[in-house]
Amino acid sequence: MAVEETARRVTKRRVRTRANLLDAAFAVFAAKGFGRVSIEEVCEAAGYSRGAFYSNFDSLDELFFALYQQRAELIAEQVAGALALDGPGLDVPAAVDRVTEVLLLDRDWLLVKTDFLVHAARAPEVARTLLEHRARLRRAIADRLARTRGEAALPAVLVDAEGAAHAVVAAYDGVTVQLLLDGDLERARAWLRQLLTALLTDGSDTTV
Amino acid sequence: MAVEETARRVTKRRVRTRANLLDAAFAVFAAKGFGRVSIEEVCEAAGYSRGAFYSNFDSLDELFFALYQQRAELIAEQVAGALALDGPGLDVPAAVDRVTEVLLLDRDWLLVKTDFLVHAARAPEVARTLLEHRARLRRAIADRLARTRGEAALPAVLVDAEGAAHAVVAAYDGVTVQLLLDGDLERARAWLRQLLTALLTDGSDTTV
DNA sequence: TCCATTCGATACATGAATGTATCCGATACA
DNA sequence: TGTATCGGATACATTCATGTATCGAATGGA
Repeated sequence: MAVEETARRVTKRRVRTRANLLDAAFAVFAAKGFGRVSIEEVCEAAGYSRGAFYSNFDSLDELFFALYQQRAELIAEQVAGALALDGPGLDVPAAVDRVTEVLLLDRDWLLVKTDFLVHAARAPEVARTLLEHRARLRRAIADRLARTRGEAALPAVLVDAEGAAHAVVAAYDGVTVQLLLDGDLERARAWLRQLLTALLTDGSDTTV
Repeated sequence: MAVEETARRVTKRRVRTRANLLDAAFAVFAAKGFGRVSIEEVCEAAGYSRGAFYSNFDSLDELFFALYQQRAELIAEQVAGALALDGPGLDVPAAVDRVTEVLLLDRDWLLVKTDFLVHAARAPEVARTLLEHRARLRRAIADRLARTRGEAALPAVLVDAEGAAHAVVAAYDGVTVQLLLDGDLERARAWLRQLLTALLTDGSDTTV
C-alpha cells in the first residue's frame, strides 16, 4: 500500500476505489495475463485515472499480490465449507463432488492464480505466502480425512492423511493445467473427481 | 521466422546465431520470466545486437515458441528413451524412477514451460501445439502400459491405460507446481515417484 | 581469389509506460 | 455549514522498448 507515514484517515470513497481497481484488475489480468497488462489498462477498465492507482498502490506487483490474497481467502473459505458440510461420517464421493465444484469454479481464477504462481516461482518471499496458503489447504483436507476414517482405507503408498492431502492438491494442480489448455470445465471436473476417487479409495470402499 | 519470400541461402553463421539466441533466451526467460524480458536483454545475453534478432525472428513471441518446440522435442525423446529401456516385461518401479528423473531434470525448464503454459492458455492456436505435445506423451505412456501388463492391475477408477496415462501427466503437473514454489528438486522427485506408484499399482503388485 | 549475397551492427524515429508534481473537487468532522 | 484534510485527475518529464533503414563485414560459390 502507498505511504504508511502517520495513520491517515481513510475515506469510504477510498475503499470503494481500491475495491474497484482490484475487481477491474482481476478481469484484465484474466484476459491478457499479468505480464501483458499496464497500469493504465487497469485504471481504464476501472474507470479511474492513474492518479487513483498511485494513490492506492505502489506498483502493479503490489496490486497483484493484494488481488491474489483477496481471492485466495475467498476460495479457502469455500473449500472449508465444502469439507465441513456433512456429519461426522465422511461420504467420500459427496465430499469429492463438492470440493471439485469449488476448486474448479471458473477458469478466470485459475488463469490469474497460475500467473501468480509463475510470478511467485521467481520471488521467494512471494512464494512463501503461496506455500502457506497451500499448506493451510492441505491441513484442512488432512484433518477432515484423519478425523473421519481409518487410515487403513487409504492406499498404503500415500502413507498418511497428510500424504493424501498432498496428493489431492497435486491432482488439483494437474487437472488445472489441462483445463487451462482445453478450456473444458466440465471435463476437468469429471476428471478431477475420478482422480481424487482413485487416490482416496483403496478399491471398493467409498463410504465410512 | 523473418521473411519467407524466396528460398534464401542460409549461412552456417546464421544457424549458429539462431542457436545462440535461443540458448540465451532460455537462460533469460528462466531467470526473469517471459513477461519481464525485453528483446534487448536476450540479445545482450547472447552477445548480439538487436539487428541479429530481427534478422532471425519477427517477435519475442515467435522466439519463445521456437524455444519451447526445441526443448519440448528434446524432453520427449528422453521420455521415450526412459520408457523403452527394459525388455518386454515392464518393471514399474524402475520405469517410474527413470521417467521421474527425466521429467524433473531441472527447474529452469519447468519455469520456462510454465511460462509457456500461461502464454498458451490465452492463445488457442498456441494451446493446440501444447495439447498435441501432451497427447503424444500420454500415448507413449499408454502404449507402454497397455503392451506390457494386464489392465486389471490398474486401479479400476482409471478405466484403462489411456486413463492411467492421463493421471500420470496430471501427477507430473501437480508435482511441478510444488517444485516451482519450494525449489526442492529431490523432494519433488521422491514425491512424484510415490504418486505414480500409488496411481499405477493396485496394492501389492509392482512387477510383471 | 573475386564477387554476389547474406548477416548482423549501428543509428534513428517513434510510441508506450512510468512516476511525479500540482491542483481542484469531495469528504468527514467540528 | 465551514474548514481542514484527503482522493483522484491532469499535465509533464523521462525512461525504455520497439521497429526500421542503412551500412560494412563475413560468407560461400564460381
